[in-house]
Amino acid sequence: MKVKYSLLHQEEKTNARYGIIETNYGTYETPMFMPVGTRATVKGLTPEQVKETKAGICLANTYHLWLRPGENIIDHAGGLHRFMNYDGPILTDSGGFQVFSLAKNKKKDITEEGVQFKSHIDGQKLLLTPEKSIEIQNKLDSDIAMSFDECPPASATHEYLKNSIERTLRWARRGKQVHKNPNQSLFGIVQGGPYKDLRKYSAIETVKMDFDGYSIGGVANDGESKEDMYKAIDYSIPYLPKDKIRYLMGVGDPLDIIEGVIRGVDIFDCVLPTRIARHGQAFTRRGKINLHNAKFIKDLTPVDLECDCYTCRNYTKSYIRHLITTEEMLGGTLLSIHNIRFLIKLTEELRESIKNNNILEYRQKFIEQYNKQDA
RNA sequence: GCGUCAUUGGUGAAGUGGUUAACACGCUAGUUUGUGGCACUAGUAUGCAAGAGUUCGAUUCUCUUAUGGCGCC
Repeated sequence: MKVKYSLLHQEEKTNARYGIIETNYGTYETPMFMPVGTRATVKGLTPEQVKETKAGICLANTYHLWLRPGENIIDHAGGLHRFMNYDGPILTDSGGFQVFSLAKNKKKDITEEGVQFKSHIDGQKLLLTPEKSIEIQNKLDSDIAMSFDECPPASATHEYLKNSIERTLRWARRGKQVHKNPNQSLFGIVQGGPYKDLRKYSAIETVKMDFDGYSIGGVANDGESKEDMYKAIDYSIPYLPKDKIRYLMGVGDPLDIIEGVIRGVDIFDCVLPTRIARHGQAFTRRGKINLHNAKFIKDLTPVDLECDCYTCRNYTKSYIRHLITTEEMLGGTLLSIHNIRFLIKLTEELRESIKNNNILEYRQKFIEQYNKQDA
């Protein structure tokens, strides 16, 4: 079946909303945060550990799995869920973002047909088209597939973006035409940078195609300001249907998640919690901390006193600092568990604040505490 | 006891009679937003064993002392 979103409560003073999303692998409350498992694994975590963070949907990536091991191998295994032993819902990104992120310093050729660029693995020339992306995602058998879009850099001009979103709309149409998997939903992506007219146009035209859900893309890219990100959301949301899920792509800074929820976003994904974990950093109620710091060497308290995750229930900063400085694998795992749980717990609390119609007060309290740092 | 070679930061070390003593590791701090996992950025010896001398100027030359390696009695 396709995913189904039900709006259960609209917060009184903001656009924030509480709802549920029904999937082939269970029903989950929104707003929610989705951990990223690009190469069919949330780096460093077993599926059981992912589940224990109370994560619902988990991401995987079309581009990466296309190159290795190849969609046919995953098809042969019976689809992504069986392949990676994850029995929760899976969303696959289309590869559109990789065209942007992997080709930063390399040649890429964006044409009407698709994008031609070189493999980051062996340099061979590759052509990814909207049809190809959807076909791969069909075979991966994820629960939600994403349209193949162009994700332009933050520095893109209004003129460039205008042409880019026109092409992305044509790509979306082409992808939708070849999408055949009845058990898989397909989401459209709104682009347009921080520009009101472009976001409006992109949103209206994308919605006309009647996707199963809508995402706001092209945010949080290389040095984009927070103001521009919030504009991108504010200018897109009014044109998205209330009965469909809204997905803000690539956002995972705690403060940005709060701002996104207040503006009407339902789901988020981000590599931040797992990436910073591997580099020794952790989100806490008192701001982000770096476990490399010498001040933690004898600290026998948990990473975050107010956290209920496996890591915080069982380990001290002193021990995790030791694991991080000695580059032991377990360090990255324990911090990833914590950071993912931190964001998921944040969304749990946001859901409560929506139901209580006091999300603005919640935001104020959170920010006050988050900015205290050190304590 | 005699001879000989050494002694540079937390570590391994490069180097020169003349502005800021290379590099690496470590350490310290920071960055990371639809992941090219284990990366990147910045800082980190007011001093070259100690003392004296030569010199306009010495970590670099000379002497003494200390410590260590090797060889000989």
